[in-house]
Amino acid sequence: MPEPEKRATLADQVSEATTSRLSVYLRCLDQLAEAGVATVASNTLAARFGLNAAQIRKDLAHFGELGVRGVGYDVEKLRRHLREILGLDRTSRVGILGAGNLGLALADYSGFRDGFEVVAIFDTDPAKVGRRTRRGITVRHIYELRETVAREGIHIALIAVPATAAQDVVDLVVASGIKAILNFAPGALRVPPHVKLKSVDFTVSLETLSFFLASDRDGNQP
Amino acid sequence: MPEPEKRATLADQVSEATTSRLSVYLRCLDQLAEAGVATVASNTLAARFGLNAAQIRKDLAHFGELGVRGVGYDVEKLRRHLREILGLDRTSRVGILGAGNLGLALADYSGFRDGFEVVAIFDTDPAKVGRRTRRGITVRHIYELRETVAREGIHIALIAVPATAAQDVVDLVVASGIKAILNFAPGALRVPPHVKLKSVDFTVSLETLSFFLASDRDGNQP
DNA sequence: TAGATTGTTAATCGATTAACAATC
DNA sequence: TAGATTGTTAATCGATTAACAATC
Repeated sequence: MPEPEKRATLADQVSEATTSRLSVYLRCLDQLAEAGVATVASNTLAARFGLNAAQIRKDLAHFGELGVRGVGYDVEKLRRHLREILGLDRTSRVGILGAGNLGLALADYSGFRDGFEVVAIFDTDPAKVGRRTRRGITVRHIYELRETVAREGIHIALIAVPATAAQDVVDLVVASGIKAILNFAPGALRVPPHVKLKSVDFTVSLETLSFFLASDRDGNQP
Repeated sequence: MPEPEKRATLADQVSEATTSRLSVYLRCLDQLAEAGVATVASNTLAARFGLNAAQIRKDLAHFGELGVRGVGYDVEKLRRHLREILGLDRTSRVGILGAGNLGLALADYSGFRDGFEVVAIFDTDPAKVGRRTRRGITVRHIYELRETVAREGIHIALIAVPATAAQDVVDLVVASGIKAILNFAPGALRVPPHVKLKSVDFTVSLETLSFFLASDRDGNQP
């Protein structure tokens, strides 16, 4: 079947750097709301959280006139806007691939925003299939993936399998119709262009730290 | 006591972007070595792994003349060099803060390179202190942090506590003398300038995915 | 109206990529 | 020597920051 004609979406016009800052802004605003602040200027926000005021204004301006000149941004209104922009006003249903330590940790993770709900977890190990997480989600065999994705309306897959299995699992995830993947396995993965893949590779981050320790230790020019 | 005079280290001259690519290059070279390839040109490496040849050469050139003109890079020699540059020729001893799902997942994680060894895990929950991970590491109370860091020679801390506790825990970690921190908790953390902090905030990544799903769904200009 | 702060345009900065002289 | 490929300089690109006109 032919891909539907791809319209120009907001996501095409907004850089990845901007997008991830939107999440950060929302978290800052949550704190301000908690503290009872009603209105905030980009300057204040920047000073308070170590950001750049011009960047905040530019990032937000992508999405319309969200502030009021001479006044600033209404905290509650901006929070609502950001939640809507980030798609947090609807619940994204999440499936986890891999019921090892990491997969189970993610399934029980309590730090997810409203807007995300873990609804399924998959593995291939017969010893794991059928078990339940602490939250009461039953581990399914990955051969039930396609059907479960359709039935449960899963939007996002979290890849928590060993690096050696990751590409195969991602291929199955893509085949099941999922269009957004967050990968925790180290190494590069290939996905078709209509699928959005983000990777959080902490092994690379760890080796970056190791580099800093090493060059600190030696502390000399090349 | 006064901080020792800070010399200009390699880390000051090399961008973070370059540093994390070094890890990626090493992984690619591991694959080539596995496949029995002895020598590789930047062009070949780039084509094979979807990288840019000029960037590879520039990144590597920071660390001396690692290749041979007209020939390319000796795979084994470059691997050794990269391991040394990244500090993977010595073992970095790792302590984990937080013995919840994520902390235990990290403690049992099998994907760490040689060069990293998890030697301790800490929590404040009396119900957790004294238990052992599958790998046999005993969970210690965080009030033993300082002493354990000194005794075990811990170089790197992984923060796997809830966001609300993260800043307090990081302060203790810094006070214990650790200079490299990898943070898994969402939100910004403050550390003194001599400490290197990296954060892998998967909640921001997840919200970025949510944004793409949302703008895909709507698919219209602002 | 005067003061404040936005949205936006222009200037700066840094990182990526291309080009090429050096050299194996 | 001729061909290949590096290390490095120059050109391009994009992102960040500064400046300011619009406007509340």
